[in-house]
Amino acid sequence: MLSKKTKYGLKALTYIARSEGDSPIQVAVIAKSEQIPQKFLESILLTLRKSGILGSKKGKHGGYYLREEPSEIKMTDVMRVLEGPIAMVPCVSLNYYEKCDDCPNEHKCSVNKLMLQVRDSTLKVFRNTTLADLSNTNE
Amino acid sequence: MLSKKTKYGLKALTYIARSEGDSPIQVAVIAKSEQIPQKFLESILLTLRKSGILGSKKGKHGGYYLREEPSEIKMTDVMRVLEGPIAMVPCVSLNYYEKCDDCPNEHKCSVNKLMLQVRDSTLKVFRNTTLADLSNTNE
DNA sequence: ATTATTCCTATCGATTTAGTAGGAAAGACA
DNA sequence: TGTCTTTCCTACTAAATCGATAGGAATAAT
Repeated sequence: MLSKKTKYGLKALTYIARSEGDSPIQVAVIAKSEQIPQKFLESILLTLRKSGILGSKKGKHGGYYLREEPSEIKMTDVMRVLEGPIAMVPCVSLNYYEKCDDCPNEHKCSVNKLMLQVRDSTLKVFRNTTLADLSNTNE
Repeated sequence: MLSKKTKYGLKALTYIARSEGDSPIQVAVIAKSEQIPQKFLESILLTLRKSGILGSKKGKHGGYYLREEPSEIKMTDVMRVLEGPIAMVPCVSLNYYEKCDDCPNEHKCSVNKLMLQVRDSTLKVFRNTTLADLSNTNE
């Protein structure tokens, strides 16, 4: 299951991408429009900022803005920040690889074999999708 | 993340498929060979039996066996039993569809759009993979 | 100063995960 | 019949994760 955190994060990013003016968007505005608990959203946007996807401005007229064009923001990056590793099992993870304690031979492991395929196909989707694709209303 | 339950379940099914003799395989044997806590494995195999993937025989010389040929057992079915819905979000689930409370228009929802693609690509993998593929050591 | 906003830390209740415990029920075999 | 073996079932538990909430510090605009 997708966590609420990721769901809210994606919706917020989409909202910001669609609002593309010059001024930053405030958490309260997004929270209200997308029906997301504001305090929760605050912490999510903070994570996105720390990861470099969002920028922020404090104080009056502050808020969050995208650091790159929506078409440059790949879902691989967004998903890794929000949801963690894309692989369902550490032994097939590109960025967080870890050997299984039990598994004596990874290449003979049925779970490894299957999950490798799943990872590859999911990765293909995330690599080919940008925030611009998500924000595009028509389609 | 893949649950241990699913991981163990897949390993056990693979073990049984590879052992294809005429006599059922006992939980204790699988547990020892695959390093799975026996009581936990018991409950997993029970689930698989209730779902119709495995058959069982009680008492001495009892154990579990496959109800169909490994090449007939599709990962879509196995994964749904062990891990639950394949979709990461109920609003794109084929078997467990549910509308989001918040989402006024599903077709304009960025999360929906993305997760639909992920579901389709994952589904393609599971539909094209059978237990026979997993048990095949060479490849 | 005042007000608006992000930033940070801590806490909390509910749910899920990964088991464990104990024994009932059924079947094999002597 | 009695014993042993195996699945079957229910209930419990410790730990982790999730989805928040609370309260206020820091910063910026006016």
